[in-house]
Amino acid sequence: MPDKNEAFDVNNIYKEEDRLSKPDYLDTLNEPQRQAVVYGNGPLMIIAGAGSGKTRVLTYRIAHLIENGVDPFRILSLTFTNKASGEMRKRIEGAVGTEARNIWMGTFHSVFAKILRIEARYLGYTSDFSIYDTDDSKSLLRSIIKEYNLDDKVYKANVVYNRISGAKNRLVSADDYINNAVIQADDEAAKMKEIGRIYKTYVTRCFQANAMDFDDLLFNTNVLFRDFPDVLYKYQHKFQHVMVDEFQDTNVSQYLITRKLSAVNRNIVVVGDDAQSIYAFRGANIENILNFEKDFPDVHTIKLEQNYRSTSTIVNAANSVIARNKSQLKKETFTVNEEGSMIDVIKAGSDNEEGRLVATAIFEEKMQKSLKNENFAILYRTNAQSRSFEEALRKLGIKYRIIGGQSFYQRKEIKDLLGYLRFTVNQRDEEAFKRIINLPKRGIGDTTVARITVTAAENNVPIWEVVSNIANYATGRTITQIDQFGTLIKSFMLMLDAGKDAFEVSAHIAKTSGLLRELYEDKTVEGLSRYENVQELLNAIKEFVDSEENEDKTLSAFLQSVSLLTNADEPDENEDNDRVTMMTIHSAKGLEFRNVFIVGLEEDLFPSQMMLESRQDLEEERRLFYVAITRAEQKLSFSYAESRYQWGRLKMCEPSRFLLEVDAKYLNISQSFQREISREGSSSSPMSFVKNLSPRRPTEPRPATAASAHTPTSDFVPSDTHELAEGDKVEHSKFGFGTVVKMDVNGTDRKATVKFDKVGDKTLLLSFAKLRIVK
DNA sequence: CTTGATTATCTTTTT
DNA sequence: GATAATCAAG
Repeated sequence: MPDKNEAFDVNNIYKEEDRLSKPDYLDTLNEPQRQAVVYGNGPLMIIAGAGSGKTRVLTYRIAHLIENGVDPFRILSLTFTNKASGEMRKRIEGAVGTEARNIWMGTFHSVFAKILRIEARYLGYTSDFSIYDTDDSKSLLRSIIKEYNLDDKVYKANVVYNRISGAKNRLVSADDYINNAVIQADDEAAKMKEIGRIYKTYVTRCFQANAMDFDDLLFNTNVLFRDFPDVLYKYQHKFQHVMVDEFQDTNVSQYLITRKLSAVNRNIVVVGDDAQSIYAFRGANIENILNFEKDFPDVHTIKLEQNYRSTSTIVNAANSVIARNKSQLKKETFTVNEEGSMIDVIKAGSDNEEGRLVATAIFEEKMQKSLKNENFAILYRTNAQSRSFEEALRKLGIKYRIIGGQSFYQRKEIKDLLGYLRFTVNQRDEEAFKRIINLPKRGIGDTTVARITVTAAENNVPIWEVVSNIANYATGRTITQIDQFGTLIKSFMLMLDAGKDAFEVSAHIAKTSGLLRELYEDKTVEGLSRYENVQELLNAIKEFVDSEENEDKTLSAFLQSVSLLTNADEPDENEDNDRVTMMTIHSAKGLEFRNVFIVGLEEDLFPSQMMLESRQDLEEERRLFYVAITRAEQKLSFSYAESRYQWGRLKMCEPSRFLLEVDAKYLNISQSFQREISREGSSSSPMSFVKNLSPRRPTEPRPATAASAHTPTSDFVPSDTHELAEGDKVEHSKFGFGTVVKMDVNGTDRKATVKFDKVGDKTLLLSFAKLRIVK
């Protein structure tokens, strides 16, 4: 063992011989933290308040285990996001060296996908199984609903998907679902008694397609461990230590897996904070914490209550909010950090102004305190809110990054290429097939596709069987088209058989399929960026193949890894990381920033109207607010807009009730402002709406456009984007959203889609889009 | 049958 | 505002 006093060389931090010579990290911990790190065998529950050094404790604990001779291969560490697991792996690697790579660490979904891939044959799957994302699942459900001739106005794919997903997360199989009187009564009441039948068919179709959806990854792991004790035995003994981060967000399905896995060694550590439980909508169950105490009566509990992250203003403000929740475990979070500055409240007239004000605030704060872009984060409730901030930041030349939302891997062109890759690996993948069969256009339409899928289902053969022997099933022109497609795929499959790696195959497919060429020939701005995106995907595949961490370089391995990367892990843009981060509060969990802006604090937006309607759970929304507040280290700002465009309409907004729930003594606002944002003071009459939009509003001077100068203002109040020229006349045929109107522009007839809204007796013209000449 | 154009629909959060 | 579903024309 190396001498403890040996000089610590930061440059050699990864060298194994240094790992025990570092300053004794146990000294840097407070007492409960230290206990959590060194606690020996047996079940342990750590209740960790926000900013209490939870990640540090987990990291050190794993490092501690390894230093005490536990084989990294025998540690299982489960997190919720790829980001969190990547971060933790990096930090452990910093402490114990490259051994850290051998730890079984990742999200529930990725770890169990890996196990399912190894054990696929037990369940009748092949290890090349596809993973259906939400779009695939919904599309399949739509097909089934159509095939059953059910009314798709009643059976909405979204609703059906959520019902099925909820069932799977409670480990209710299709048969259980159909035989459960309570569920059936529920469905009957909702006039959707066929959901059980749809569920059953859906499961069958997924199985036939050799595909699992997100929930199946957990559901099938449970089935695997239930029905094949040998397999369970293997993993129970393999994993000596099991750790679960964000335990408050696990659902029953996830909890049962971890409980089973740790039943033999009983070394299970769960870390969580009930105040930060924000995934109940996905089946997360706070009761798991109570169940845990029941299932492991000898559990030792440690509370981490000191916040090291934030100023006392921020910690106290957060506490003043969460204290309003009735259901919570007893826990006192406190800090000895300095008081820090008060919380700013920014009031804006519109969502665009909100963007400008926040961007300006960032700009000024950056200058005054000489901060970096990366010190700032903008957090919002819904992804759609990012737009106004993007525009404003761009105008000020501040670089930003958006996490989540329309992720890279959700883009059409990316999913198209992935569709080809998926189908090449797994010819039973029905959704991939539907996506690529007529792409690029080969003259194969919906009718032909439907015929093929129906034929396949009727004869109970895989789709590929029909495609590759199309002559037996069809006649005429379509034969040649389908045949060509089949030959193309076969040539791709041959490359796989020849042992080519993921990159070689993908690059070949991108070229040969004609996808790249089609995008290349598209010279529009969007076309260019699509082309670049595909190139970027190919780069990502190249990186995957070149990375030393990946032993399996097959296309199939790449697809497995990529289908579980959703929101965070875009392929590395340039290494320029000094960017303002924008994301939803959900994706911000576990992160921290010096300055945080919580934006869109308006009633019905945050707290979300939907949440209040569907689940009547204000407390979960409040916990979300708590999570958002506690992301901030030094400085926190709130903002809200008095009006906001929402799917084409302008909506009047009231300040969120959450604003008022923050103890006023932490807010940097005058009393009159405080009165103004309180419910009683705000007016929701239509007239205040008009006032907000009028150019006379002093707070938001609108840039004068040609349109605003020349549109008949008595009837129309223009929005900021217009493409009308001098002398334009506008005539509306009827009111309402997305109406088509005729216009006379300089003597030419034009057609345009415009948006109207009626407020009181006034008709407001909200925006013009797609202005073009008609004949 | 396929294609392009128009219209309807949906917007909470994530793996 | 974006995308899926539907419609009308080739």
